[in-house]
Amino acid sequence: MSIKRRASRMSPEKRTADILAAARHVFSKRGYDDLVMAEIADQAGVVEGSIYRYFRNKRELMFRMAEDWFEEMISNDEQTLQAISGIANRLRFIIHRHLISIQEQPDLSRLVFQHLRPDPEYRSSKLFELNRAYTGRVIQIVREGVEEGELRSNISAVLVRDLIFGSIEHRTWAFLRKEGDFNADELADELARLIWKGISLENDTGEISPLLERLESTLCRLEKEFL
Amino acid sequence: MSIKRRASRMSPEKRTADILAAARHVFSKRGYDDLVMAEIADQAGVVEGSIYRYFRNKRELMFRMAEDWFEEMISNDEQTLQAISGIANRLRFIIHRHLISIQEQPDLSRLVFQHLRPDPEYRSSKLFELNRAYTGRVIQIVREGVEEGELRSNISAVLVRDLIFGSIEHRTWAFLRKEGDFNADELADELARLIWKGISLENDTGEISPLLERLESTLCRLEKEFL
Amino acid sequence: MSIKRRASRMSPEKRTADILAAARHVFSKRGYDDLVMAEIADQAGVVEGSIYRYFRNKRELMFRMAEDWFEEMISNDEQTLQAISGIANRLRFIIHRHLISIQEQPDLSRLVFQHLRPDPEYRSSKLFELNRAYTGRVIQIVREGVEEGELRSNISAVLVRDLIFGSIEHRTWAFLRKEGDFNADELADELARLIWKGISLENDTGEISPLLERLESTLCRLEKEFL
Amino acid sequence: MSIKRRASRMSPEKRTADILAAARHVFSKRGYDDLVMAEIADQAGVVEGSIYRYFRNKRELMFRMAEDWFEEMISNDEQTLQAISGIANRLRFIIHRHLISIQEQPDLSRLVFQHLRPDPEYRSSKLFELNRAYTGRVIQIVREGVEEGELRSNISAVLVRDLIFGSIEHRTWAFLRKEGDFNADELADELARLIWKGISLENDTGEISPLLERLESTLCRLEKEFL
DNA sequence: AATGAATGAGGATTCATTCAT
DNA sequence: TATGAATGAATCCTCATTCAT
Repeated sequence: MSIKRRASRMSPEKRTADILAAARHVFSKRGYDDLVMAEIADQAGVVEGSIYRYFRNKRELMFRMAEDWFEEMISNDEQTLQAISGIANRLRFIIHRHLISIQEQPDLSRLVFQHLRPDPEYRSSKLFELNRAYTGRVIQIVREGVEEGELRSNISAVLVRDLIFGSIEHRTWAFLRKEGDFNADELADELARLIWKGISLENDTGEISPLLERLESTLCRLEKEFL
Repeated sequence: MSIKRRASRMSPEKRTADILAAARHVFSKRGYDDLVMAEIADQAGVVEGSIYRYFRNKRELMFRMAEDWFEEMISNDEQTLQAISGIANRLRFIIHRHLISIQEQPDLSRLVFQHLRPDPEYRSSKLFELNRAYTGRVIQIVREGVEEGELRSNISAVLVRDLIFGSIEHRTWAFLRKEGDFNADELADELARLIWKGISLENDTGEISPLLERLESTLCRLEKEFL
Repeated sequence: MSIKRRASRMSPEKRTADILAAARHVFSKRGYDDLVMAEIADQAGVVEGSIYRYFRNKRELMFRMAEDWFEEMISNDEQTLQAISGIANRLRFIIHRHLISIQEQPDLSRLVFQHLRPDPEYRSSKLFELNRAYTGRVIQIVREGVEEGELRSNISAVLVRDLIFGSIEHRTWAFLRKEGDFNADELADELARLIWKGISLENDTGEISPLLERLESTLCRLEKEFL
Repeated sequence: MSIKRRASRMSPEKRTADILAAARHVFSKRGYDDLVMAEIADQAGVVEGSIYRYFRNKRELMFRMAEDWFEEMISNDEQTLQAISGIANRLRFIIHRHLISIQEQPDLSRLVFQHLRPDPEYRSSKLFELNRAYTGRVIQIVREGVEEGELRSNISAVLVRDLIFGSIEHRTWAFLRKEGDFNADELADELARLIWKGISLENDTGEISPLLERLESTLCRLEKEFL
């Protein structure tokens, strides 16, 4: 009288993907703390035990969820990023995309920030490597910038990476707590500009320094006097 | 015939402090996940139920722990900070102190980053206000800097705050996972320099600036000579 | 709407005893493999969690059950044993009582034989000590017997203990599998006699050895011839 | 496109033997509680489902493992035992071999003692018959001894069997719990001597016997002299 | 005969919080 | 005010066995 029939045999890839999709679905509905394996299995149309054929445990499932997300993000941006020229533009693009990702996947963001990154096994996880690749693009760009003479040579690329991703995280926690939204465009602009200011060789453009102003006025007076 | 005598009556303040101290002690020994109310009670020399007379629940106790820590930190720095002059120096001091605090209290740091800040009640907590005050000192300093003409006027003080505390958090997660230490002095220098570069009005290349200064002094002499 | 009311506060000793009694009851009904904590709690009139206030875990509860049983057995026999004189009688009494105990508590017997004794923590358990005391009475008696000259002096008391308890266990497994009963009286007699034969100084009484027979008949012939 | 090729067809006997060998291998590595069918299949180079073509279930596999072991033991000893003469020697040999078997196969010993013998199907298993044959050799020998007049006629051969195998089991549990070793030679000697003492017609005190012998020889001389 | 994915029941344990004494 | 026994919900994971392919 069992209503549920034996789930048809399926390619492991498909089944894995199904479970991950189900997990993501349940996760976005319930959040981390109320995420129950039974519900994931239900949603995936399999039995609890079957999940454990594909994932060692709940933690691994969580990690895989995040890893897939990171792979998506990285591959999504790859082409566009190559099409963008100029250090400033490229950094601004990464910042903007990161903000968008957080905005679109607040649950996954929290999962990573709050649960996966603090995990003792994080360091040895694939997620760590993916995150390294994801954030490492900033390092890459900064180094290119230094080589091409656009950026100051004594810049720590790693620090720039931390500044970007750290400040974004710090700024978006209120949103992640569901306490309001943020404007990704504006924030990206603002942040990109400040970062750029801190690392580029260019002089301030928007304003003229007081020193220069004084120089100029003095020269003006001299000019008027003697010419 | 009970051997353990009834805990002597005590001023609520003292009792509260005792429990908080006990909680902090147990917490630093066990970490967040193994923090059990029973052990806190034990350590404080009271009974489980008694804790609930002084704290609504475990969450409140956790918050109070962090709040006390923040108050300590704020009051510890207050005097020194007032004695320091110069925007750059003041920011460097705050950065450095924050790094030291993380280094000395990794457990409390994690408590805040991982558990309290993501809490839905964080926003309405005293901890939120304290954190606001704590990180707000950066905003304060930046604004002073702008007023005093040392910093660019179109700087977002809030963003500077996020850059500083966010990047520090991002950088120190490995340490918080107990995967190694960091050098607070070096990191503070590096970060302070980069931030300063991003927000100050000064030019960055060490070579142009002295040239301008010489120009100015020459012009001054010429001015005095001929006018 | 909960039917079950909060269980009244009770002395720890009483509660412990209640739980142990409940466990024993459920155990004798279900056997080891189907012994569920929930049912024990139910039977004891408490909630599952309450059991864990009194017993660290299921294993400890099992051990306590057996320990209580051993204490009962030891104290039950103590007085009678002191009243019995004679090595043979005393050994026979112990053998008999042990058989009766197995007959009366086959479940507890199996619990000890099959589950507790093989447990890696058995050696450091109180049960081990009690068992030592329980079986040690044989060692005691044998040693007394040696001192009093009733037993051969080169007897290994420990081996006698193993012979007694080992053979009883070996013999009673069929009964423990519920495949029939045994006659404790007969078995005790038989075993006691054989053991006695093996350890006492007395000569065979029931039969005359062939050597002696031959001696006697020779002497008879000599007697007839010469007298 | 599967890399792993379909296990080549093989004679059922060979396959059965492979699986049994694999099971024994895994078992000696993992012990009873961690013995998983999947790992046995792996080790045997087949798939989980295939095991069930050759064995009804796990229990049957376990029984077959033990049965094979018993057959080995019985056939190993057979020839040697026939070559040994004298009741005492033969018993001593069996005792010694049994101790050696336990020493060499503690896991299999535990399997039988702890899991198979208590099993409700034990009685109707081949293992039961093999065990009967194995321990029955003692009964056989005792009966021969009685017939040949070496042993007391009122001896219960079955009880002797229980004494031997029971006491050995009782004595070796500490070893089976991996709490130290035992000396098979010494233990065999000790046990054989005590058993012998309990069942043989000979007197036991080392002093009286020579006296009787002297008596006899004197009488013999007298007899020859005068008759 | 072989495969191996799918099944699915089954249970000990934790611990924040309450409330009768 | 203090006590501390009682509460009880909540869930991950294992693994022998089956059966569609």
